[in-house]
Amino acid sequence: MRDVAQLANVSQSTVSRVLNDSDNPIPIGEATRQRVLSAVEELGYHPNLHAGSLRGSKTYMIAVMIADITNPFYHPIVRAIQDAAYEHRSDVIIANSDHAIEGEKHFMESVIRRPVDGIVIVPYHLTDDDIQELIDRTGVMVAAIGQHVSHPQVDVAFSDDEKATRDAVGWLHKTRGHTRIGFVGVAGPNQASVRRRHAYEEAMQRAGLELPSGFVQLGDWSSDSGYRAMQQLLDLPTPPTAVFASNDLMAIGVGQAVQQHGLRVPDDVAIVGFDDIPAASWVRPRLTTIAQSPGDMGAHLAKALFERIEGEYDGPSRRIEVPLHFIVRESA
Amino acid sequence: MRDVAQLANVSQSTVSRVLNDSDNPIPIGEATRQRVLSAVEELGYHPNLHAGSLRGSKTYMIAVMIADITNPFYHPIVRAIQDAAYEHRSDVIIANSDHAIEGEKHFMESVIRRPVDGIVIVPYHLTDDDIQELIDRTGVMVAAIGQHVSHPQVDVAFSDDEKATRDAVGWLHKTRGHTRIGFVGVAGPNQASVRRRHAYEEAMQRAGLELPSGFVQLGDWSSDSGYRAMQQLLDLPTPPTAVFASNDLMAIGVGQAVQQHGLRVPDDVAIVGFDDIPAASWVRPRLTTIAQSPGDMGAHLAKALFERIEGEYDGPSRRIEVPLHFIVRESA
DNA sequence: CGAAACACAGCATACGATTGCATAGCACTG
DNA sequence: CAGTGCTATGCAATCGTATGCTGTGTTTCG
Repeated sequence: MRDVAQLANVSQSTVSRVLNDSDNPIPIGEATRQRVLSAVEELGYHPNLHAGSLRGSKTYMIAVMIADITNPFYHPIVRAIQDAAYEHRSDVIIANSDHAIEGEKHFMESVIRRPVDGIVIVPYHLTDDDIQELIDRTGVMVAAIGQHVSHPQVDVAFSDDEKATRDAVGWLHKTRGHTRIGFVGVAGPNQASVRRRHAYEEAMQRAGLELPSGFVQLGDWSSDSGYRAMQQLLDLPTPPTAVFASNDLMAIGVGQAVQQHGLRVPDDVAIVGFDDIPAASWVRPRLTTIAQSPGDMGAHLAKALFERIEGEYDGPSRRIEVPLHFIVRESA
Repeated sequence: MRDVAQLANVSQSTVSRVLNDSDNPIPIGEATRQRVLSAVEELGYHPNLHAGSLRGSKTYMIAVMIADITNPFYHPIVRAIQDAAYEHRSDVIIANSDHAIEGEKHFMESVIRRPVDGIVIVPYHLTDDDIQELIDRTGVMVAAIGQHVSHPQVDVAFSDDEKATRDAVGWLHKTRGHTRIGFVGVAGPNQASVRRRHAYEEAMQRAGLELPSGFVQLGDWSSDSGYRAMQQLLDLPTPPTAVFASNDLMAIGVGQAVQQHGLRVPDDVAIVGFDDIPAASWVRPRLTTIAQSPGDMGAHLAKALFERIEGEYDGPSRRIEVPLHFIVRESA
């Protein structure tokens, strides 16, 4: 910038003012502006964003915390955020928590060390208090995915996965006539898995169905873990005739295990998943599942986040409910 | 940091020196060190990385440019890089180029504006000259995936996809007896797709097979485009009995189209893909494909990159060939 | 015993930008 | 012609950290 100033025969502050002309209380002569601009052009000057960040303006960076970039459910979310960030000339840092509290804490520390304009998180363990601490220490804007987040300054996108789970389990019973319905969920105290498990148990109870021991198996959201969970279920003296899996990845693993055992889907075992990732309609039989709209969530959240960052909105938390759709295909 | 200094009754520079004790030419008294450390603890101080970056030390950020985070092929790469970055206490910026030259250029500008320690790129259009310019202007360390990159200071991971393609097409002919073999590739002048197409044509020629017009269809790496490409092929007066697709996503689309037409894989149409993404063994029939090891590529490249960043290696380009494996499943 | 060597710690500056304040030129007014 | 109000520009401080250099007090050694 100094070089540009010298070449254009002006002071460095003038160059700065020409470059961010948008919100400038001080006018600049047209001739000077042109001189500066062509000097910038000639030198191929690009401002150093780190310096600007230091000085206190925006950082033009947002950070995203998801569980695992390998899980297809997050791709539309991430992509939507990246696209919005691109519009706002910002870069996106992506971190994986691996569903672990250590991972989520580590992300928090990253954000403290490296200030960013905003973050989008998909927390499984972080509490409102943690978020509060983060905001206090950094002033960062926060948007989150997950029903359980209810911080007054955090915009949230969520869906009613409990109801959807209950409905799906109920549908397996009422419409498809299943009475022995198993559940493949996820271990640990994280919110989403606990919620879906409760919903399953509630639905079973409402339907007046028994819940034999061993009908609830826990994995870790991966297809492999779904495969193993289904093996457990099939080893039972009287295995279930239908299985609800907490996400599509595990549902796919369930399907693999069923076919591996020489059984047929949905005749011997019906399967319902959750998410509707692309692979849900690639597998055969295609997966009956509860479709989320992660792309919409990401887009809404990114929009809300940037509104706060740009100072266009400063009010209380906005909660955006994204509807869920039950999609009946061939697996149940 | 000033606060810490005040609390510990030392100067700010002393605090700085205590914090990066590793490479310090100046010794610090043990008592002072402890005092500083406990002050840091008490105040919960975390250094501001932007300031450090400005001052000229490392930025602790690396940037990754891939085509599309939505494409499963990149996930193991990204994940491996993220894991390595985590080890080195660095954050990872991820940008999508969408296979477009504008996207790749835009990424270059991002890196100029926001200095990072290193970048990993999967370029389809960027030339060695572009990379040279980037290095000249920023001094950033570069690692790349792709056979066609041959810059003297850039570590490269690549595989011999031409040979693998030729072998696979040859195998369809010799071992499976196909004579009408179609090809689903990708439009545009980007390196990978051109290479695979040439390899296909060469293999057909070597095998003495005809190459009827229309046997080469072009998509955009997505499964939808593979679906459409296959529709074109099936509309031909005498459609191919086997199809080689440039990646698994398109191969899956091809399979969908075949089944949609009431035909059977592999009896009516055999399919070979490229990549071996997880979904390749989820679809039925499971995909015969050429397995890349993107996780290995990412890990190798990240290791090489951080060696350069940490100054442990300063020599010429290292070219790491990652072997390809032909995996025969049921689709061909 | 005097001087050199050493172990510590602080001062001041630089990194590359933004921005409040001062100032110079100039036209206009009374 | 002095005073006033603009417009257009420069000066200098600042953000948080790293580091070369300087300045002490204490050893070590010839």
